Amino acid sequence: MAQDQRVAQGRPLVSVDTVIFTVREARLEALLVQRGDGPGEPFAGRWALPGGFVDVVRDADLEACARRKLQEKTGIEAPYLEQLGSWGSARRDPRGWSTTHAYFALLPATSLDPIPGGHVSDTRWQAIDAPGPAPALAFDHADILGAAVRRLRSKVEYTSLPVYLMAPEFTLSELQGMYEAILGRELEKKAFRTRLLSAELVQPVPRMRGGNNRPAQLFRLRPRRGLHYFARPFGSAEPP
Amino acid sequence: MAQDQRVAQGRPLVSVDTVIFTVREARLEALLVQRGDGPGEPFAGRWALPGGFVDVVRDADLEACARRKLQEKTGIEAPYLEQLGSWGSARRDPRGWSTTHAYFALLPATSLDPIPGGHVSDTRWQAIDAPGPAPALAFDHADILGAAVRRLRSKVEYTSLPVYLMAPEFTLSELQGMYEAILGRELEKKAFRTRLLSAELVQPVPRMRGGNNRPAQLFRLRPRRGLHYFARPFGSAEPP
DNA sequence: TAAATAGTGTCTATGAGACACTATCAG
DNA sequence: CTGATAGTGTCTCATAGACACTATTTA
Repeated sequence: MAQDQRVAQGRPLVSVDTVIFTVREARLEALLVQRGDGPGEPFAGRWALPGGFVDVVRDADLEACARRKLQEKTGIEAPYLEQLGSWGSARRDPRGWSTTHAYFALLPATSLDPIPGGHVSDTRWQAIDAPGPAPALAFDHADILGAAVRRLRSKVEYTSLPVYLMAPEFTLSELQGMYEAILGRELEKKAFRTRLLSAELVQPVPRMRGGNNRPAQLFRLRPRRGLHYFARPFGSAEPP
Repeated sequence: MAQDQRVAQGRPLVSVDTVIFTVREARLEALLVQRGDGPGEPFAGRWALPGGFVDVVRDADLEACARRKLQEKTGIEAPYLEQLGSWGSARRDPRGWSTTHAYFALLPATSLDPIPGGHVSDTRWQAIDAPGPAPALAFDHADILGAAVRRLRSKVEYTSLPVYLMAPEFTLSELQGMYEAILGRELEKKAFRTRLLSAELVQPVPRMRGGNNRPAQLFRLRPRRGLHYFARPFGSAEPP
């Protein structure tokens, strides 16, 4: 009967994919993995977002599944993980009607291991907005990555998201640089500092960052502060 | 049923649920349906969000599935439909590991049929923030409904979303009343009008709304205007 | 006339943007 | 000293909020 059809044979495939962002050397990058070429594996050799099928035995829920895959790929806990959305259609996977639950995570570059990327590996950090052709991604992962970049940039316009990409201690100039790297444009120094400080998101630590110039005050995140929403977006830019 | 589970190769169940909002008599309401009591049907008799399993034959993609269910329940096209998020865990459905893709839709009350609700029916409009006990919803639908209400209120703070709840022609006072009904607080008239008019979202039509007082200018949505994002949120309220 | 709602004038407070200015280090 | 980056003072502009005021209808 129709019920059996739905419950037994007609179930779509269910996977979770995560867009993992970091910023290295002022470039926004996302982690990609290269697909293997096992039997029946579509898009063999193509680059894709890290992810895979939900394991109904190991995964208690979708977010646990995302965290498990994140742990497997990077070996660390993400300081920021949010659900991005879900994609599902009859045609996105040649194996059949398929759904994926997409998450996006932010990792400070300083927390990364002997960074995968340069040498022989099945993972790489792909620069967003890199000049030259971007690799053709498997499935609809280019759509998902695009949506993640739009969501990230949109939220960076009016939230404190970039603090999750910073090392534990940082200067305000470094934080401003993080915003600028993600947004791809410069921000005005005074306005930036006034906003950040009045948000009471960060607190000074009794240390300075030295260099060949005036030392800068180091800050850290205030404990138990969640994501902060500024009353107005930065500069002049269109929301999503 | 245990047999079915094995045939399903460990794939989770996949459904789509939609939170359908309208505002009637200055009250924000969501459509609920009462679950039947067929064999193996969990939560028989409980109220739930309209939705159901993805039909891998009929539904091209998730949004098409949401639109199909919306059509079945209300008989009309929603002027606004957006994805809310997805929920999935081993325990949300007694039949097994289950996922749902939640959408939220806005319908003008004026577009509704001989409204389901008062008489004997398996559907009803449930007022949000109604005094007295809210009905216990099936599955995790109370969570989903709560998330939808938060998302709606959050976006209403800084977007033109409520225009999708208006009849084709409306006055600015009526639109302000729509904002106030959703947000549950009053807005300042002058600021509201200045914002709306400078957004160039609406345009006057050569008609007035009469009454026992000064007639009000009627407006309609300007064609091809999408959702508008205001630079600042209304009044004093915390974003999500 | 009064009651009611539509719509405006105008002042104040806030905070972003611009940008020049000062401060503090290495060499 | 210079060069470089950190950090501030201060002016202008846009717009939200407050709120009193005027405008136009019916009864």
